[in-house]
Amino acid sequence: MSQPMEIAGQSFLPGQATIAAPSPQPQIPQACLAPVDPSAAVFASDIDAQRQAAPAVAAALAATQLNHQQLQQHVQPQQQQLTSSASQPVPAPSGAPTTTAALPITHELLGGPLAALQLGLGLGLGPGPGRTFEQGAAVAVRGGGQSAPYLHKALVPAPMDTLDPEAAAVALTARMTATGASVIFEKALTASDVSGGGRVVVPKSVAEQYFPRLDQPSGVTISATDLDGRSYTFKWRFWVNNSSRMYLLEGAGELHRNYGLEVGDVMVFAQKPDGSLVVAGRVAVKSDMLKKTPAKRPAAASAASGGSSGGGGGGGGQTSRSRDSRGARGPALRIQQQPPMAVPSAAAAAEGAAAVLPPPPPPPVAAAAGAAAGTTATGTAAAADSNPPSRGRKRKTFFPPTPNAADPRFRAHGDDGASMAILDMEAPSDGIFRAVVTQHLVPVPSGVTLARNNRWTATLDVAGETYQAFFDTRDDAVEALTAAGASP
DNA sequence: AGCCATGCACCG
DNA sequence: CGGTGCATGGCT
Repeated sequence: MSQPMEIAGQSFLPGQATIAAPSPQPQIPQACLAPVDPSAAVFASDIDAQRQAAPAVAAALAATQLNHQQLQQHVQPQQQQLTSSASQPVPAPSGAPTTTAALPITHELLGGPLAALQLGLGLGLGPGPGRTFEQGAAVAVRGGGQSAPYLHKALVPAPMDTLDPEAAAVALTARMTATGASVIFEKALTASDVSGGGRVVVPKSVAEQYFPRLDQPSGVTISATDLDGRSYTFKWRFWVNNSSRMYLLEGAGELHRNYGLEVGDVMVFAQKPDGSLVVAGRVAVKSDMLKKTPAKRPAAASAASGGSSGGGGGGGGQTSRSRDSRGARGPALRIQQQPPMAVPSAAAAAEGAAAVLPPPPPPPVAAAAGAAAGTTATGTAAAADSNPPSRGRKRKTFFPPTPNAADPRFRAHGDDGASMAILDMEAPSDGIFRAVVTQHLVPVPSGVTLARNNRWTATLDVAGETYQAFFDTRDDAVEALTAAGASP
């Protein structure tokens, strides 16, 4: 494998790490460059760093074995912009407060050429101070018979108005993923979610799977941040309905305003490895409507409200809470594993205690047992294996699946969430190294560790930049790391 | 049979 | 009178 290979029309020789073909100047309308997102700047610098001092990447490239045709197909169209932007000197952010990361974009992740072109766009809905574009890139290690890494870039300036909702949706997810957050679920806002003064109903299954366990109806306070660094404080609580619970996230009004969310639009919830909650919003897209229309005909029949029922009646007296909250799903996957993260439960139970962090995400490990995914939703996120039906032979997945309505993993759930969709893209064990750029953390040394969700994490340090990829097995992680030139 | 969107009574 | 908790009823 020492012959030159071609990527996006450019030849590469083993050992050469080149990211973008030097070519004519970009045709990016200056207008689009104006509001440069700090994260984009950070990213740009990453590119230079990689380009110059990324032996690991170079090595990876050398071993690359990719589908030229496919790559070209997707990358070519963006080459111009990619090139230009990548080389465009962007001042490194000095005091950028928030954590940012390069967009881990690969053509597979994108819906297609078009989507690829637009992906990376900073999402900015409504009046929100949106950015106009963002740049992203990813170093991916690809394996097959022999793990062969390849360097790929994706960067895409594009006017917001031309960004189609679908691409925007994907872009948003990608951005969240880029920050290390895993999308937990998305909620298509209903009339009451919007009008109810930021009182958003959260599907029970999701609530009990990803949010702090509640012991009292009064709930707890949880904080979150969006991709722009804005922070929010919500009240996480529940109502006793019938003999069950109805979960509410109160105080989302501000977020709705920031993103200009209206009925039908989607509120996205993600969680970072440290358990912190990340939220965002985006306009509705087709796939969101594939399910049910959030709008439901209110039966004119006003509630006969036969019972004044003594108003508040028992009030919260109930406390009917039965810790069985998990019974629903099949067997609580054996999660005994205790990730090296924040401790879960704990006394967070304390009501007003202003608990802040949601418990660590549950380990949506492949439901090998295939417990029929009992209850839809729940089963979903957890059961949906991160890979297509893997037959005995473990199957490495090197590319994240393309979010597509036809794919069950990206489909909204029937009974669980009418118009809600749960994405099973969290921390994909796809073997793709994603940049983890932090402002406060020092580069993490390369290595392989067992991360949450029973996934093996390969951490790669490239010129001070940290990249991580998840694998199903340790061997895969080690293999990838080795292939990238690092030592496990 | 459960879930959830919403109307509405009640509380402050 | 607005916000909040609850109960009802439409919908899987």
